[in-house]
Amino acid sequence: MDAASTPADDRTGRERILDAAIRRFADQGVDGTSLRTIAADAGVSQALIVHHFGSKEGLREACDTHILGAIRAQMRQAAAEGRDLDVLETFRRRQEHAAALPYLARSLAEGAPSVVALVDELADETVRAMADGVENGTYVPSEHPRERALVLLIWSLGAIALHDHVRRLLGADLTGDPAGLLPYLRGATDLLTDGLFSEALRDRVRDAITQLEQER
Amino acid sequence: MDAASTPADDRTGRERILDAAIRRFADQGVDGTSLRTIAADAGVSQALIVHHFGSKEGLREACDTHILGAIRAQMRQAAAEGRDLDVLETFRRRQEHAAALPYLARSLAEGAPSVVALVDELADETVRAMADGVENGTYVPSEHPRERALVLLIWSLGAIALHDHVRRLLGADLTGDPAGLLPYLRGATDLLTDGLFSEALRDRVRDAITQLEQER
DNA sequence: AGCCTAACTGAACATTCAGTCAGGCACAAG
DNA sequence: CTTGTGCCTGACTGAATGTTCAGTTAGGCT
Repeated sequence: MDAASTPADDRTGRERILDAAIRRFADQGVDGTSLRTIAADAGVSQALIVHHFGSKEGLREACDTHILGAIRAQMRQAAAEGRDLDVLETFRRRQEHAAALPYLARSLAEGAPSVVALVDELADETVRAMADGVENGTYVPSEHPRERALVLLIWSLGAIALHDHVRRLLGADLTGDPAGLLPYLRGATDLLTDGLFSEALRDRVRDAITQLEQER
Repeated sequence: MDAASTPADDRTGRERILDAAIRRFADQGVDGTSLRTIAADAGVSQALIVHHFGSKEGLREACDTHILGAIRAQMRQAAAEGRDLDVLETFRRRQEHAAALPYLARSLAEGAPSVVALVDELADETVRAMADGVENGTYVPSEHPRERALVLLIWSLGAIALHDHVRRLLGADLTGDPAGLLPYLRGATDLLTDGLFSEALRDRVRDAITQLEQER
């Protein structure tokens, strides 16, 4: 059925295909989605997909540049505006980009090659933004600022990649509007404001790490 | 080629099949692996796989119970011994379980149904262990202990799911021996000992959250 | 020896997939 | 009216996949 399109869908076939593909790729994966399914969703013949995008791989690349490009643009915009409160916040500009986060989650999970470049850019941007944040007193200083920034990015992206588990365990919707991620924010801010380790544990952890350093 | 097996591999066919399947499933995904490939790896006919496991799905279930069961057992053992330093540490008992973490990573990424039960158990265990830790002074108290524990678990599992990115960005190998994850530990302990938010930011964050709470 | 069972195989099977091909249809330009 | 020129389609192909099936081999038991 062409659930993706209203009865009178005057968008061009190419747009409907791209839309259906993004949705299917996001929740079934690329390998788990056939061109037939996408064609049916878009109310279009399978041959038209190949006509427009050359191949399934071509369609995948088109989806990647569409979605990942949009995310990239938002990241740059957020960076330019100097917003830096939460890495997640970079993405959560909702509306027509409703499909962006699930698509990103699936791309991360599949280890899609095109997502590597995006993650690398996010990494650079996060390291830079957090250095700024330390400088202007938003964040506390760190002995390992780069590692700290990257781990925080990994945690944020990892939570997105596991958003189904997050929803099940916490009842928080990481792909939806800000209000939906309240439970997640509670846990995250708890950890990021006061930390987790007590005074007693800090030394033990520090010792364990220096021991590891010497072992290598 | 039967790279998985030494020239004189006297293990039973069933074992070789299971071993090859776990390896292939872990790094190509279930859908991305054909029975023919597994059969070739194990030096066995394709029909033998079906003979032993009934179907590809049967083989998948066998792999799941094998690996996820092993992880489960280690978790229970760690819980019984009262170790609770790091959730990751629960898994890192290496040796013959070298394939466990990559397999878990792939299962998490694919959203395999059998991993849901395991994650739920890990969640219960984490919540419980962290409550203990607060009681005996290992961890600092929290306003939202459950959310905090679950977010920490999600972060840990998310990092495993994204271990390729972790390796690329941080040079840390989350699936290997403890020494390999040093850069990750540095960033993580930095965040978990001192937190991230400065005094100035705490109030802003707290305000933002209470505002979200009222909006709903 | 005869028998039974489990391990194992090669060949064939039906299905699904991405991709090809020849052509229809609408509409604008000459 | 004729000639394109995009957009689009149904019918088709070759390759790959999971599964079935008839049969072979080996070893233990009576």
